[in-house]
Amino acid sequence: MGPDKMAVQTNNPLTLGANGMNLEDTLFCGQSFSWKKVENNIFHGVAGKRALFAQQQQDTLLLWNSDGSQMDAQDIAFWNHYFALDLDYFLLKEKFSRSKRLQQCVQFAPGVRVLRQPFFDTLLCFIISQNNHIPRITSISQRLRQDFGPRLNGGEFAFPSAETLATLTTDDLGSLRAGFRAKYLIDAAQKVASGQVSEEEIAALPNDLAREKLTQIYGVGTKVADCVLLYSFGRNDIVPMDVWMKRAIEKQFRGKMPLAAKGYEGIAQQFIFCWAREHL
DNA sequence: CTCCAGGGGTTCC
DNA sequence: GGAACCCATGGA
Repeated sequence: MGPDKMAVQTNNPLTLGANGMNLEDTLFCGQSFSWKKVENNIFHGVAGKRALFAQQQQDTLLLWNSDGSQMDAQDIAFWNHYFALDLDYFLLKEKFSRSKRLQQCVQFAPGVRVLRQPFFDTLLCFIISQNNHIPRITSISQRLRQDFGPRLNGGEFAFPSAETLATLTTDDLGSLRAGFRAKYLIDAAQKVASGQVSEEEIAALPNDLAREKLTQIYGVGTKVADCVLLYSFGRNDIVPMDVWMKRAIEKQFRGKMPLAAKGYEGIAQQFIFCWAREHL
């Protein structure tokens, strides 16, 4: 049973201050591929072993565990971290607005937030993302969860663990229709399962060494590594992404990130990305 | 039919 | 370092 067939729980939600976040813009701006809209203003998503219904009312987020269980303290900490609600985006956007061009991007999608998603899920999704487009990234990652991931209490499927995926072959992954990316997924799983690539180690490394570690995985280059460092580890100062440099920044920003974004280039890029998809 | 989608590996120079 | 070319797939 999938979330679209489940009764949406609407009693006793956890409420969090949205701090200016726009939930829908944030979930569907191309940084996460595990969410879908189930009703007009209700979204369902999976992150790690958690499945969630989420709704926004004005500047408040309403969150429900999709299996109907009560949110505990760990859940609350998890979702605060996930939605990056600890960051002062009002201050950031004010800084960004010192650049006229960047201000234009911020004003186009002021509610976009850079999420902090679980490490292995993020790694898998951005391996899938290479030379691919968002609808297909979403469908491949969904098949990866449903075909090989553990079933959660609410009926959804989480991403498979590295240990599970490491035992499979590219033939096993045929149902994903992931093409040449299948062998990359398996190598990532094997290197994470063996400990050659570990979340804890990467978390302790500076950007350049963390990137070097991630690119040891077959099929992970600087672009995918930077996406993982930004969208999972919240390395907001990570340097721009290759394809992005080619497509947008060199056209509109002449190859330079605005000085106003120093230290927060990753967040700035997310604003730029949203703007560029509509304007380029 | 062709072209492309938020790349990376390989193989040159 | 950088450029050319290949990689598999499905949608437009």
